[in-house]
Formats: sequence, structure tokens, C-alpha cells
Amino acid sequence: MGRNPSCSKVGLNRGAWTAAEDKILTDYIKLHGEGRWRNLPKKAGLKRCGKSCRLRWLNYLRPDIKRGNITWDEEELIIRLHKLLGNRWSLIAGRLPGRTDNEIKNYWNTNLRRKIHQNDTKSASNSNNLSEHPNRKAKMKIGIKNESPPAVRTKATRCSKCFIDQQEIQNEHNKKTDNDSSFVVKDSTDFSRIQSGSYNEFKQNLLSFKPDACLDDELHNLSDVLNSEFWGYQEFSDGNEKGNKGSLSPSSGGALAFCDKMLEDWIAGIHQEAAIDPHNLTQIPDFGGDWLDNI
DNA sequence: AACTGCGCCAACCGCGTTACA
DNA sequence: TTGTAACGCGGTTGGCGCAGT
Repeated sequence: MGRNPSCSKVGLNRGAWTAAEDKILTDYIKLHGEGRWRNLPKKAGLKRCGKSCRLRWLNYLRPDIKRGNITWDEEELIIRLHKLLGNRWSLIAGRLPGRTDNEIKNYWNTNLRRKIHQNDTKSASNSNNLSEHPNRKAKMKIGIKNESPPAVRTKATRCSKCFIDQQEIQNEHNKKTDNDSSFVVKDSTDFSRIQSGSYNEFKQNLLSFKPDACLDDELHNLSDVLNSEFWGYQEFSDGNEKGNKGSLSPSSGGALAFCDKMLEDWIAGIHQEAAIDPHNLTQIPDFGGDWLDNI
């Protein structure tokens, strides 16, 4: 199909925004709210395309934008989330209140990527390799394209196909019967397809999972698990630590925690190891107790 | 002072997804 | 079901400013 770039129309302003334009846009949005970007410029009297207005508002004018340097805590979080999510800047930004995806992307590209890269290649001796030169302009000058880190999936995909229902798992666990090792995997497009069973069955069912479809919007729910009380289930896991393989008796709550953690690790592993073969269980990462500290 | 190289970041671009007629 | 407009995302670019020579 293809479409004409919405910002290519003649007569529209391009480049840096003026204070007057900012004021017009801010006033208009305060009055009419966000959205309907396409018609906004005409209605507000701006010689900009809607796309440009949207970007200006989201990345600069929005009142809840946090200005100033990225703090150490934020930097730490960005690094961890990037390791878990890859270049999913909007998702990462969603975990950093007041920061925009553009800001985080820029910060990563200008500060963190090099820092991480240096750490990773500290021991490598070929530091003069031009293809790893961090400077974009220097590389362009000599005709080297800026390589992105190996991305598993660069385009966002909404998840509407399947998810792990934490509540169901919790409910199952709360039954605390002989069968309380049950887990539930739901396909949200077909709620009748609820599967439950033992850990081994879970493992098998995991193979039929479509990881791509389980990422994106719902992934923040998985991330939330890290901070949630769900991890408190370790107290039911025969006294073993959460995620401890030793707690995987069929009747232990530890299996429940493990199932959840396994999924986390599994998805994270897919992001990190593009070559992982989901049909080979031995390739699923090992599940250490303090796995989060190691990402 | 003039020039050059580089880092930073706002803005742009292309394309995938979603919504809707 | 199909076509299209709108939206949103990630990659890329261009310009400004600073530091070094």
C-alpha cells in the first residue's frame, strides 16, 4: 500500500519548534485534550503536521515530563529493563515515570550502549576494530553503517493472543489441595482453552506458547511480578527459596513460583538468545535463585 | 580567531498495528 | 473481508554547541 509521509506537505514548518508554536500547541491541548493529531494543526492554527505535533507534545511539552539528568537508579533500571526487553523503548519508558521513550533511547545510544559495550569487551583485544567504533559520524565518514545490537524483534506487536493468568495461578494455589500444583494457561481469544496440570505438563504446554504474542503490552504484567506479592509464595514452597529447583515437588507451591519464573526467564532468554530453540527444553536458561540480579 | 571533530538530543522517517467504515 | 486513515514505535538524521588544535 504505502502512504505519503504526513510531514512532507509543502507549506508546513519543519525543524525546531518555536516558543510561539509550543504555546499554541500547549494551549490547544489544554483546552481540547490529546488525540486527533491529524486535525489538530489545522484547528489549532499550526503549520505543522499532526505527527510532528504529537511528538512535540509527548516528548517535550507534556506537563508530567521529568527534566534533568538521568539518576543512577534510573540508569540501573534502564540497563536491567533493556536486558529484559531489548529496544522496546516505550515499554522501558513506561517503567520510568516522567521519562519519554525518545529520551531513554537517546540516553542509551549516547551513554549506556558504549558503557555496556566497553564492559562486555573489556577483555577483548581488538579494540581498534573500526566496525565497533562508537561514533556514528566518524563511521559514516568512512562508510560504515551503525550496527544496532542484535534485536530479536524491533517492531512492536500488541499482545492479544495469550497470557499467563496470575490470578488463576493464585486461586489454584490457594486451594492447597493435593492438586495444588496446578497452573493455568489461558488463551485470551478462547477462554475455554484453559489448561492445567503438573509442572511437567506446564513445561510441555510452554512449548506451544507463542512468545511473541505474549510480550509487549502484557509484558509489564510479567515485570510487575518481580515486585509483586506473588513471589511471596516461596513461603509455601517447602521452605526453599523462590525459584529453587529443589522445591519442585508436585505438591509444592514452589512449583507455582517456578512456573511463573520459568516463563519470565524463558521470555528473557528469547530476547537474549535469538537462536534459542523453544523445542529443545535443555536450552531454556538455568533458574538460579537470584536470577534477577544477574540480568 | 578559525577550523575540525565529536557528543548530544530534538525531530523526522518508514513501517507495523489498530480502528473503523 | 477489505481498504484506508490514524496512531504509535523504533531507527535515523541534522544541527547546535563544546572542546581540542
